[in-house]
Amino acid sequence: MLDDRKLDVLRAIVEDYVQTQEPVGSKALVDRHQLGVSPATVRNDMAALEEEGFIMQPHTSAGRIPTDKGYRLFVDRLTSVKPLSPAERRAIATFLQGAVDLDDVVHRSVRLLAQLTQQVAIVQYPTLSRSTVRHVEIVTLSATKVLLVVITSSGRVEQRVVELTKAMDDDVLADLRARLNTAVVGQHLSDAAGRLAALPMMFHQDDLATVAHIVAAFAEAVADDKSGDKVAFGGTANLVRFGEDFETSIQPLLEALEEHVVLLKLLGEATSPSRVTVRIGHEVPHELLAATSVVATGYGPDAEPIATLGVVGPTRMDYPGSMAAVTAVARYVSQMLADG
Amino acid sequence: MLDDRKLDVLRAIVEDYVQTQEPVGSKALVDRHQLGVSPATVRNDMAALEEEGFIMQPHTSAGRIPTDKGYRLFVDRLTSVKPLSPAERRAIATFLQGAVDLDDVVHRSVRLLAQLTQQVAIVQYPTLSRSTVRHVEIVTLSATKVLLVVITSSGRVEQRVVELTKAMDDDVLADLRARLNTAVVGQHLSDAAGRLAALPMMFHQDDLATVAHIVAAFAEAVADDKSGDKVAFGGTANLVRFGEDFETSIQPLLEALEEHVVLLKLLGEATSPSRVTVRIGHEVPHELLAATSVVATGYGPDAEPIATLGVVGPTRMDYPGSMAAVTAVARYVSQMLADG
DNA sequence: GGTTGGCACTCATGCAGCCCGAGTGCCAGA
DNA sequence: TCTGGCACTCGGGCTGCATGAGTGCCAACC
Repeated sequence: MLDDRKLDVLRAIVEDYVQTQEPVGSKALVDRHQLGVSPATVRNDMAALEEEGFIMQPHTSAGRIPTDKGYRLFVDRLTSVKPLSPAERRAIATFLQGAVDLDDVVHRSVRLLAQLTQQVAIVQYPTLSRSTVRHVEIVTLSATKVLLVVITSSGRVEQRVVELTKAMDDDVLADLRARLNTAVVGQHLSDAAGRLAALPMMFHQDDLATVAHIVAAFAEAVADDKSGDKVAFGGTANLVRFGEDFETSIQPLLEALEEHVVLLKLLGEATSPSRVTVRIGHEVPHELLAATSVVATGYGPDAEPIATLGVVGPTRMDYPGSMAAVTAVARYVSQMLADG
Repeated sequence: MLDDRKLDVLRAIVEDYVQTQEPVGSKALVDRHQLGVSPATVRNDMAALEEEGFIMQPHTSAGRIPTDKGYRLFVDRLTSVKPLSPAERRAIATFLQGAVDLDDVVHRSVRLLAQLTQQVAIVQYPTLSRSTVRHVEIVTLSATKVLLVVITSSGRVEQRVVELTKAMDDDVLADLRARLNTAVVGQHLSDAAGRLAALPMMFHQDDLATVAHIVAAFAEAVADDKSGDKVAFGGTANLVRFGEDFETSIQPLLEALEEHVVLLKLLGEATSPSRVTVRIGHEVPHELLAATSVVATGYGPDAEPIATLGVVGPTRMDYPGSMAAVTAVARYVSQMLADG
């Protein structure tokens, strides 16, 4: 049904359309690619491809543009991921090198991805549930107020102000801090809260309620609900590339970007850093983003995905390039996290 | 030269144009406002206003639109700031109430401002230089690596990974932590580094270099350079209101928003929370944003500004409303910071 | 049977010409 | 100083038309 030449024609159509943003006709195709056949033959192939739903005509007297299904086939048929140029690899390394903390890593990654792909970049912070506790600190703010600080292995810092029902001695707090740390350091945050059930019992009757209160605040801070999942994005200026119909395609995307819940849904589940997920047009889990594609992959130290990063752009985007950039950045970020 | 009626006419033009986005003619003006005179009279006034450069005609057979100078006069003549409705005040209070930490406060403020004003909101994090140290923590990561964590009075947490040239005893580190804290807690971050010059001397010869190294990392983390100034923004979807010429007006703004340096320049120096700064069109310190206005004010506990927040939108914007929203949000945020 | 050249057909795009009406400036009169 | 009237301007929308890119189909060719 679809012989090699038809696939070649589809590939050529996708490449030309991505580059020119204009419907591509049979003549232009044979001019720009060495297909070895005449426009008439290409037309026949095009008719077949259209029959199968891989391409379509915006109007009768125009060239063809790929459908979502066409892009899908194109992406699936990509045999090898286009490697980045040495210059690009070097750019990634130097750009990420100077990062001083997690926030910095995330923001630099966003800018880097946006610049490499010329699209909108999204980077999720390491999920709490897949991180381990590195340190817990209790800082006294006033007689009846303390600040609870949790530092995770991935570099995230969560903090909560806790109002105490009654003042506590400094040495009791010090004791609590020590016990908290021995109980949860090294534990996954999803397990940590459970390990603390017995902790209050170890304290004097008078302090029990207050200790329980602090422990509860800790549990709440590291709770594995989605609200703890943070995301950053950037490169919105690249939306020019989306085309001119601002209201129908750009505004919905800008709105989606500001809804963390939607963003997280767009990124999807964290996959292995070596596998990149591509969602095209209607495959994207959001009704208003039907003209949008998402290229994403997981990242994390030790090839263990703890979060996702990727880019989002028009369905008419450079998939090979985006996939290469996304995987490369994910690899570097993973490495940085592994190094601490 | 400019009698009261002419000012009334200018005010009416600004109000109508902000609302309709279309040049306003003399007839429409007298229809929509009780000016008590005929269109012909208004035309004469308009001619005078145009003579003075407060309004202009986009083309000969069109109505008038305000110039930057016209908006400036309009804003300067605002006698009283329009108070927010009780519903809006309640919305602000409840929206900000549930914030758990500084990040949360900042992001909620951004969303709130964006929603209230229907424009792009910008909130600067409390500047390090104007905050004081609340606590310094040293967390051991490995034998030769520690994590330095600085918690400030405003809730910001700065962290740096420090590679040690030689392993250090836990009790030496504990000693260092204690001495660090007594030396800098309560100090302004801008002064803190200076207080540490003598600190390394207190340690054993062998540890001196390493301690100096850690102290240097501390100094670097709280350094008063602009790189430490963080900003958050949101409400970019409201850019629809900007008009349709994406490339000339929206893209430059999106680019500016992603440049922290530019953003900080837009916000300007933190003013007293009770005074709101309005920059109109060419007054904005950025060549490409000549069709943009910024409404900003400072915030901070104890009426002491430690950072700035505001909105940016088209020169054709609802100044009274924006000014009211900005000041109200700044007041609430200030209060939250004061409460801890 | 697959491929090719030819040909008639479709239709978006751009351009020229036209009308319409909102809005103005000016002037004479109240 | 204000007002009504009037001639004038000019952008925007509409129509009609020519253009050309691109197609589908068919007969001929390899």
